[in-house]
Amino acid sequence: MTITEVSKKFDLSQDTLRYYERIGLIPRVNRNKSGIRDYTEEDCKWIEFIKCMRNAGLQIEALIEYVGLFQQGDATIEARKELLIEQRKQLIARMEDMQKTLEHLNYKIAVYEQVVVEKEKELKRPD
Amino acid sequence: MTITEVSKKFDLSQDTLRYYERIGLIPRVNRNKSGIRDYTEEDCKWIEFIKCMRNAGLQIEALIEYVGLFQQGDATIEARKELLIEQRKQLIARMEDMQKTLEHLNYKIAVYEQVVVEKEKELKRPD
DNA sequence: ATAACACTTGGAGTTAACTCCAAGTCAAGG
DNA sequence: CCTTGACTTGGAGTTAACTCCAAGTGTTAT
Repeated sequence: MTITEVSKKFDLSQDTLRYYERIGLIPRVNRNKSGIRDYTEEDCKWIEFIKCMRNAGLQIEALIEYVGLFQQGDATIEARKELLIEQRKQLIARMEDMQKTLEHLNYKIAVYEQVVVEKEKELKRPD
Repeated sequence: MTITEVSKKFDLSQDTLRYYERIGLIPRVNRNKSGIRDYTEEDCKWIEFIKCMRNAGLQIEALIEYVGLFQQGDATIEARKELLIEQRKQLIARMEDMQKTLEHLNYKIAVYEQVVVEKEKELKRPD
């Protein structure tokens, strides 16, 4: 797969794909005889994984570390597991914050609804 | 309340508090006779609200708009409600993304658990 | 009354995560 | 053979959201 295809497939700019590779967020992609990136299925899996994690707000730093550990082989399995558990913990904390905010927003919106209703009543009242 | 007290109360740096005021993310805080900020209860409510919204990832831009509408009075009630509804929509979308990522993480961690267990079994096996 | 300290302002600097750019290479079509 | 267009690289520029800084002023303790 070319970078153009992958870019469309995952809705990530070509620049972002090259950037991710440059900083080690995805393993190095193979080039064909003329030096052009040729993404494998495996590469796509990585991109999908990284995109999913980034969408949820995981820091690039942590993901780079994960990819690095992965490339060092089986000896790092425990470390990778721990890393994911830590990221999950942080993710859950953020989700809880967001849940609180959502409730706050719901409340505020309900209050505004009420105010709007009151105003409408007032408009209909004969003076 | 002084900026030091407010800073401690909400765990926001003094710089951040001044920055928020400068860009209109909170209404202007009154100064005492010697020009020093004196935060009211109302100011604190704003800071709490803004902090909650920022924690959940709402953009400063949107919150500035909200504060601006608020300061224009009752005529903007409908607009404020719409703004909050839009922000809530975006918040829910982000939470859904995060939920997906959480499930993905749970799955991956479970796989690693399994691998670790297998490895341990192997170690205990007599060669 | 003077040193120490908290505060003020406007503006510059920082960080994460892209995003853009210039200069160069290469394969394919006319 | 020459142009076109997609690709390459390393490096510079951008954006959001702070964070820091310098120069100045007012209050407090000795």
